[in-house]
Parts: sequence; structure tokens; C-alpha cells
Amino acid sequence: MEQRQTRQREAIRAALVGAARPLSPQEVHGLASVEVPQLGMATVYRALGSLVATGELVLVELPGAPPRYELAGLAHHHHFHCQSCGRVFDLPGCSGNIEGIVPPGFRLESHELLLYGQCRDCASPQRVRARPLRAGT
Amino acid sequence: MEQRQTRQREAIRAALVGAARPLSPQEVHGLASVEVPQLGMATVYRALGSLVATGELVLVELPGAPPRYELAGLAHHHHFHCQSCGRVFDLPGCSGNIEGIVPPGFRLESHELLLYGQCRDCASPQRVRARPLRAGT
DNA sequence: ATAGGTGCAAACAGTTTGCATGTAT
DNA sequence: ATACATGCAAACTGTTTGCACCTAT
Repeated sequence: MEQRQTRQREAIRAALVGAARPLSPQEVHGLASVEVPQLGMATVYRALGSLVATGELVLVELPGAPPRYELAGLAHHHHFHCQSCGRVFDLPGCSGNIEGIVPPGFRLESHELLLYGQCRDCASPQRVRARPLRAGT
Repeated sequence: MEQRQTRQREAIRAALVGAARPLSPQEVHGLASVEVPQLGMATVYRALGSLVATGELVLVELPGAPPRYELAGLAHHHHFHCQSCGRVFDLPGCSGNIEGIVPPGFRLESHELLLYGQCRDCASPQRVRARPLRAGT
């Protein structure tokens, strides 16, 4: 039941800590592969799964996009999905009056707000982009 | 380029018109199969694709759930995903102040708000459920 | 020593596509 | 008659699993 400290799991954890934004399994694999070149996708999936199981990570699902994983324990927040580079960013805060649109008889338990557009790197043409386009579609 | 009026396409269109809520490919297949029993999934996928291409339907993507399709032309609205029966419902209206949480430098182009909980049928135990549980996960 | 982790390849599920046949126009 | 539609099966993609080997504890 205890997690062992292996090179691959350390590299995977480090990628998520360093990114400070939700990462897709492919993004995690890409970043962690720098440290452990022969890293396989199955190992990434298994590590992400067990880190979610132990509560270290949370799964972030987005419409029509591969799942992302981010460090657990963050305050209530939402996500911004850049339509140019594909990266997902955390957005602290929340828009109000969500209860107001729930129809009578329905029971509201949670909600998710997704914003789409261009992130700062992609919105300013003169600026050099931080990463290649489409970091995980 | 023109769409032909076949039994299967009529059944598929009728399912979407009758449901008045976003349907998954499996839900469409289930409903349209009553009319055309030998209907194949490939036909459903192709019909949904061409109806989206002609603008009759719009694709509704939800986090971690199969895609849904609904009639085009509806006013700006969001969706409620029932966690008991899996059905998705339209919610007219929108919560305000979305611009407020966009970080400086980011360009907002669109947004999506998802509500989760129990729909009316599933929230009231004494009421008989309209449909079997998990209508398309 | 031993339970847990890793890599590879096979298995899976949802979706798409190729192809021969069927059918609305 | 002809182009579009259908059904089946094969192909594909992202994810999971079985298995033999490896390694942190």
C-alpha cells in the first residue's frame, strides 16, 4: 500500500510540482522523460492513478480534451484552456450566482467553469512563446 | 453534398428533436433503434457528424463524459449533468461576472459552465424515474 | 526476502474508415 | 443512373492490464 520512491515516480512528481498547472499524461511523460528517458506511458498512467488514489493529485477533466492532473489541496478555482498552445491554467476565484440558474427540483452538488481563449504567451505576438504549440490536445 | 432522407437519418433526427436535451451517440442509437432495429453505430456517428457539419446540430462536450449532440440555434445556455441517471439538461441563463476572473494578458473568447447534482427525477425518491439509470456515462 | 514498480506487448472502448452493397433522388 | 447512405469489419487512439523482470525497503 505504501508508495516507493523510484526514479520514475520522482520524475513524475517533480514534473507536476514544477509545472504549477494541470498536466496531461503526455505532458507529464514528456517532462519526466528528460530525467528518465526510457519511461513508459504505462508507468505514467499507473503513477498518476496511485497519486490520485493517495490524494496527492486531483484529476482535472476538460470537455473534449485529455484529462489533466494537478497537485491536490488548492483552494476552489477554475481553469483556462488556451486554444493556441493547449495548456491549461488555474484561475483563482469563481463567478457568483450559480445557484440562480438551477431549475426547481434539481439538487446542485458541484460545478465547473471553463474559460477558453488565448493565454498571455499566445495573445501577445511579439512575445516569444514559452513552449511549442499544442502541448497536449 | 445534399443530405438524403433515409429511414435511419429520420429516426436519428427524430430522437434528437424528441429528447429536447443533449444526447450521447449511444442514447441516439438506443432511441433510433426502436424505429430502425438494425441501425449500426457507424451510421449514427456519420449522421451526427454530417448534421453538425450542416449546422443542424451542435456538439456538446462535457468533462470526462462522452460527447452529446443537441439541436442548433438555442440561445446561450449551459448544462446540468445528473450524477445519478447520467442525463444532461439545458439550463437557460448564465452566471455573471465571468470576465472578472480572467488574468491580465489573457484573451477570453468563450466559456462553459457545468453544473452537477441530481435532476428532478433523481432528487425526489417517491417519484418514479423517467428512465433507467446511467443513460450514457 | 518480498511486496511493489517497471517496461513491453496484448487487450479494451469509443470512434473512424474502407469497401461492397443498397437506395433516395 | 448516380451519388450518397448503410452495415460490417478492420483500423486507430488513448488507456488499462498481464506478465516476467527489477528494485526499494
